[in-house]
Amino acid sequence: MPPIKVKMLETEGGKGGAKAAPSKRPRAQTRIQREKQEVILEAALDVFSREGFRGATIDQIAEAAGMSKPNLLYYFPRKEEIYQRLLAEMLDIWLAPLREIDSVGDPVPELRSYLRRKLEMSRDYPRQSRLFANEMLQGAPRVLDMLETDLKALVDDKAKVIEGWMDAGKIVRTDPYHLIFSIWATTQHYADFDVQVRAVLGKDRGGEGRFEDAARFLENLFLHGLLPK
Amino acid sequence: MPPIKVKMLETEGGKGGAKAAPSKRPRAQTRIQREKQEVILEAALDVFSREGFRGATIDQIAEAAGMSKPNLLYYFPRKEEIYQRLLAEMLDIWLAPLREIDSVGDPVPELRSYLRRKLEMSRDYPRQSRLFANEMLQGAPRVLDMLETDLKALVDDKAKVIEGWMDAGKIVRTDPYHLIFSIWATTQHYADFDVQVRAVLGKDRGGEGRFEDAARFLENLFLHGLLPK
DNA sequence: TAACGTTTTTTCCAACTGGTCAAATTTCTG
DNA sequence: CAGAAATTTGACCAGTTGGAAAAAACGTTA
Repeated sequence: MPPIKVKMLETEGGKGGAKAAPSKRPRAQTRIQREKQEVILEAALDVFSREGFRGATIDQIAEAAGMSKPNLLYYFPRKEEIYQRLLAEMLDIWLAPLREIDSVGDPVPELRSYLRRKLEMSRDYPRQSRLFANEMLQGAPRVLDMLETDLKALVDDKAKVIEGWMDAGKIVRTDPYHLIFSIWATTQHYADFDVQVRAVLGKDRGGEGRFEDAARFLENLFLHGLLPK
Repeated sequence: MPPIKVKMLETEGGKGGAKAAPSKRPRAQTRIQREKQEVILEAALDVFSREGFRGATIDQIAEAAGMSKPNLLYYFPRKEEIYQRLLAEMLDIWLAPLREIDSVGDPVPELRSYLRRKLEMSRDYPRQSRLFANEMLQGAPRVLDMLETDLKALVDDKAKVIEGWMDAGKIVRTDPYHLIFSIWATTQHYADFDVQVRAVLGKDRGGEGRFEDAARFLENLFLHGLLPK
């Protein structure tokens, strides 16, 4: 499956955005270019994931990246471009766990591992999750196309896998789409609503252990539900 | 329980914000005042829930409300005030279902009804849900206090109720906090990630029926899980 | 070290932002 | 209807925003 593309306004070749150098052909990236771009993307992820696209300013990002605004604009000539890069990067890693769900595997280890992976992403990449959540809240203006095509196709495919498990009597017959939604929702909640989770758990239980508690709970919930057998 | 208060910068009496009229005592609200404030709050909910506090502009809100910016500022002299009003209003209705969980009731109807109510709120008040989600993504700067006090107290209380059900052997022993989180997550998902849900379900299944499907699915998930008995 | 490409800084700009103010207009009340 | 109060408008302002331009500083290599 090809990497997911976000609607780009103008792609302008892979040159990375340095606007000087109208030389014949695009030079290879400098060490400084690679490093600074990395620093900028890191800082931008911080700001965009908190404030959303409109709420974030280049000044904030530049300050977080420890450079001046024009200097930042030397590496990424548009605010939009930084955002798109982060979004595309994000979608790719974010959907990897779903792609890995295997049609030949057994449902219990497959679902368990999917849950675990998704939860680990919430723990290890919370800002990416919030960036995506922000985009969703805004109505997904930049990714709606790909949701309706790539994502839908992927989910359709995995829903079939799940239906296969049902046919084989390995799991209860239920709606595979809403099953996937509920896995997304429960796991991403620990990234997107992290403040709330920690506030409610309080000082004592709000440490990193919360992810293990969540993993244990979710596994039980999805496999057995709440009613005693 | 008293209605939840959001940290106000300066409350300036309940006078509603009309800045003229330095008469002796605050007059009662005009019909026009009530109506226009309603229109403004409605429009502001639209904009804030999409763009977040920083991303939203008074101009956008004014246009959505069909009035000029200075006219809007006549009713709500600060952008911040509109936002706080919406947030406080929201928290109140949003937590009502949780408050209603009854300690004497049986877990099955209680949880079922809680799920249903929360899902109905996502269906009927999606913008409020997104407003709240936006605030969370930003780190809850305006409601963190109340999350750590009021909300935590409420959840602590309901967690005890749930533990009582476990002690009575009526539901499986599990973590009540993560149970509540998972109910929040799964139900609010249908408001906050509505675009995604509809995109994935596609034209045919994306109609209003999705809420009934979700209700059915969630009820089964929470009660029985996925494994056949 | 001279020349050249790369990186950074300084200065600047037009559009937008939240908000003010006084004047004009509309609505209410006696 | 007259007067007062409430509402709306238009002009304005200072600060912020995304971004452009050019010059200065830096690094590399012949």
